[in-house]
Amino acid sequence: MTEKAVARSRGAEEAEERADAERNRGRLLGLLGYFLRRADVYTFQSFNAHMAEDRISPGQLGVLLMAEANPGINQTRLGKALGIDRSTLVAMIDLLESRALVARTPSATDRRSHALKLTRQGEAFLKAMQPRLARHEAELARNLSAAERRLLMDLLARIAPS
Amino acid sequence: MTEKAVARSRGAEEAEERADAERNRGRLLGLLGYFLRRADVYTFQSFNAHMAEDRISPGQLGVLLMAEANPGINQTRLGKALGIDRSTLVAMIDLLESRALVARTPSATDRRSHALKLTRQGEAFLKAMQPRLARHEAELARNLSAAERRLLMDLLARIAPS
DNA sequence: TATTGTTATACTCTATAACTATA
DNA sequence: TATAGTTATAGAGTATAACAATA
Repeated sequence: MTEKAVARSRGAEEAEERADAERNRGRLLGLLGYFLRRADVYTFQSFNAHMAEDRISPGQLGVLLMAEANPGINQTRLGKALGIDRSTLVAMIDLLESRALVARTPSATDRRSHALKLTRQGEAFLKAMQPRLARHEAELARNLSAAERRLLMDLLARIAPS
Repeated sequence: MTEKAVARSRGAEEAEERADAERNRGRLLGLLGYFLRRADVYTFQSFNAHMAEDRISPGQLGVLLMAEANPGINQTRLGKALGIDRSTLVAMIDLLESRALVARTPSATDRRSHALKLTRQGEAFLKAMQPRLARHEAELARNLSAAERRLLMDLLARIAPS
């Protein structure tokens, strides 16, 4: 390394230091809401990166998993469980139904509502995307032990009501 | 309570149980991403409820706090620190500037960039909204001890890279 | 009267690509 | 050539209000 290169390198380091100084996060580092938002944005991006070939959003996966766990549930109840307005749910389910992953079947007891069910293809879809979902989850928890991951989920559950 | 009232109450309980059964969250309860998203949605709603009179979004507050901690920072660097694209930042800063909370001042060293600074009114704004921000943060942490809150922030920081 | 699904509509947040003025 | 700010534009995601069918 020539003296000039060293000087240039020194200059670059100082610029880095200055950049670091200019990235002081100040009071943000005392705000729980800030860390939550950062973690959620990261999670959303990781989800999309890992699940790209599945062409599904986190919300859509939520609908599929709710239909799997609650066969016959209606749209309003499913929306309440996930915190999604029922008007928002219509297009989401339209899309899942167009891919034949869920079916709107007639309710036996209430002709206003649809009984949602995962189709065979929906089951196959969940099975096929499982390894990618696992890799996404593993990336989120890459710096956490199993116990820490469980602890984090418990702490988060205490922020959002049930 | 009459027998009829008891019967009605029993019926209501059973309906509740049925509703609960139909709200089985299934595999969602094993997904860290699910808890993160729920907590973040709750946080966003709490923020808006508590800060309504301040007419500010979480992202805008982030910009103000970064300008406070890094007087003279430019837009691109601020955006990178918060994970916001610089094109997105333009309208956010336009809005904050129209309320005279931040100022775009000429950079001494680079005429392409703006040196962002919190104005006096921006400082006053941060001071005035402080109690409401504190109440919002207190609501988030309402079920957490101080140690648990700190722990949660540490765990979240390990998900999103600094 | 109330509720389910639906539609129309609008608002927020965000990113990509291309432009301009500087470096 | 590369970078800072900007604009135009588009895509998600979401909510509110109102309507028809049904309870």
